[in-house]
Amino acid sequence: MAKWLVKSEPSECGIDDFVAAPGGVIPWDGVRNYQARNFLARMEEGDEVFLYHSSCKHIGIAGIVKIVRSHYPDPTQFDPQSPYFDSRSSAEKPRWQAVDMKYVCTLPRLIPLDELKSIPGLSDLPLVKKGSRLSVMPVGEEQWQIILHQVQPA
DNA sequence: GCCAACGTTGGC
DNA sequence: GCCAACGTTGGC
Repeated sequence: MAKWLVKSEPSECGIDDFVAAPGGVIPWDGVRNYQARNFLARMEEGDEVFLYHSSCKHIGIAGIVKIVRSHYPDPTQFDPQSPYFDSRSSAEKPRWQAVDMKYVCTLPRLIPLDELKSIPGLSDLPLVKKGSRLSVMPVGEEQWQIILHQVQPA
């Protein structure tokens, strides 16, 4: 089962929004980057995902969610009222995908970006690379375990 | 609020 | 197909 990481501004959708959502489920839509979309499309039901808080006071990994519905056409691309509307998309040829994610847990402590950057085993993670804007990325099993261990320092 | 880094667009 | 211009991301 694959592991992932997604970025989000907590003012838009943070781990607390998952806690408050009906059934803990939130559709992950509005992704408008091809590389990120391609990763979204590879997510499968049951895959676990780190939720990263960006552009806020406490930047870092805040919790874990999981995929409860794999990719389907992102409805916001068809909605002229939506900021994510894309006139180049059609029902026959949808350009963008969404998945549904469900709350799993809030980490006992948020793991800050600078801490993640300091761990040698994570140097390949796009998240810690300078200037990386990728908002959906795969996390290797080994990387996943390293991050989990980091929650409770020995 | 600033600005470096990035992805996308569009003219050629 | 190249690349300059532009808009956006996201840490600081």
